[in-house]
Amino acid sequence: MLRTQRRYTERLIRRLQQFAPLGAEEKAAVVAAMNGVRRFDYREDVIRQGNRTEGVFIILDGFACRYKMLPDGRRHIVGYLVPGDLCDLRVFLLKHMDHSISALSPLETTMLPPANVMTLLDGFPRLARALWWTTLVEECITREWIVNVGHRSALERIAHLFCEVFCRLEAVGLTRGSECHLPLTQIELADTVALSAVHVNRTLMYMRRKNLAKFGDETLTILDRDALQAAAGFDPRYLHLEGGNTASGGSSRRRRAPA
Amino acid sequence: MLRTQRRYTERLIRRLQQFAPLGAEEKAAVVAAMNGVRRFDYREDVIRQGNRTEGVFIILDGFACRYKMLPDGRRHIVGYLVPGDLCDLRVFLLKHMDHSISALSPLETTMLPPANVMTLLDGFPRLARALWWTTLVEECITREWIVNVGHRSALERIAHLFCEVFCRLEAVGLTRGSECHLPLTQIELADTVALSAVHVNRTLMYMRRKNLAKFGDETLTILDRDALQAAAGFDPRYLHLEGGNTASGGSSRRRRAPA
DNA sequence: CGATCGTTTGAGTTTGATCAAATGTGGTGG
DNA sequence: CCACCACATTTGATCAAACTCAAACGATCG
Repeated sequence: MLRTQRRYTERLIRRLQQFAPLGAEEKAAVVAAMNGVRRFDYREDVIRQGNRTEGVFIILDGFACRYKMLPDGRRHIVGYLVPGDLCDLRVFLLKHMDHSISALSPLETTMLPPANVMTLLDGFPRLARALWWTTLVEECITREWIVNVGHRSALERIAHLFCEVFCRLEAVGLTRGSECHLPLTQIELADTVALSAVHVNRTLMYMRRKNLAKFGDETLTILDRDALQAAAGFDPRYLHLEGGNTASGGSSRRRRAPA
Repeated sequence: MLRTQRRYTERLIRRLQQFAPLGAEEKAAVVAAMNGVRRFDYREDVIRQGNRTEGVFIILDGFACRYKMLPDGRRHIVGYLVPGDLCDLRVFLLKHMDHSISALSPLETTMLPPANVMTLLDGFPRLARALWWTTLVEECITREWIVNVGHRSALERIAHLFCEVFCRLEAVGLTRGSECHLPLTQIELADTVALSAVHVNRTLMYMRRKNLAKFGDETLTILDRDALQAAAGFDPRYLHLEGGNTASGGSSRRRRAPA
């Protein structure tokens, strides 16, 4: 159990280290603040719109999304949460959630009770800054998504999303070569890029034909990263992963041997 | 000068009090932390994409927007800043700005140097919570904007934006009856709701014909608030202004006599 | 073995974009 | 005062991207 937890925590740590290196003491403090593992099934809601906010939680394994329901019953996914992401360092300042969070795959999370969050933030300034940093990056991503659904074509939207997700997963070591696990259906994709599922399907087929990217079987394969980024108008700077990834390279530190 | 500053500060205070009442000492602390008034002309950039982040600033008077440029030169406005708003309590954690901020009208701002921000946050916990709260609300708005450009029709988009802006201005006392000052051109509107200026124009005319809202001469007039909210599918809860505004009422506390 | 869910394909429709031009409107300078 | 300019708004006509509806196909599962 403890071993498992440590393995999971690694992703969060790795993520935080994108901002600044952490000492052993700080890493230990994070692990200590965690509050057991809680599992969710695919499609289960982690937090539901309108409910009171409880505490901060961290995605250990699996994928989740933030979504909003429209009055007419349609759903819009407004953010993805990938392993290592944490959810709203200060949610407990808001009285209720204005959106829901739901599992896109079997999910393992851990809770940080507000008190523990406070202890972390107060006791470890460097860690605190790293945690705040992740929430800032999330904001940046959210803003980029406005542009994505607002001003980009179907191809650009999907390509841009793929580039982003791939970079984010790279940052926590969840890519293998040009592949990554991405447990989404075309319908869920459609709900996030604000297109119909039919149109998403056609666009995906087009991308495969053009050798840009391949998506199926819960797996995303980037066939030509440069071309895909060009097609998307993708500039990774908004992700603030200082490693860069301007072209084909991985994160600049601790690169794994290619598969 | 001091008197002017105090008058301006009132809007920020009023905004923060939406979260929780503040003591005289806290109010004074905010004023003390401010760093002189800085003015910007219409269309002048306050912060430019790619530049290093400097400190926190507060909108005292006038309107500003966050925007991103696309590779093809088009602009997408991803957020409005209205008087009383403050900009990114922790921007100095990010190395560079991934978007620009520009004045939509003559603008008066004040800077909080990072050191002063820290003093405020450390010395006045209740104030700190109120400040964090405003940044959380901004995040909520950003997420709602994704839904707006993604899943709503032209009419809904504009109607929704109008409802939102009106509520936000109400919260800082900048509405008079069903009117408010809103210095936007139809082109700027188009850039924020991701429609062509032509289509915005047609939609505005439609809204006037249908007696929903009227927009021109830098003035927004809500003709039928209930109908407008219904047309927009607007639910103000995401603004977290506890007063509510579910129907036609203003904020529940300290209501002014109607004009 | 149906049943369910996701993907694929086709045909017709709609929304909003684009292009083009006309119409205010406020400011500037002769 | 008028000519002129820049800019915003309005109107019309055409066009394309993406939607909707409908149906077939293929997995996976109890």
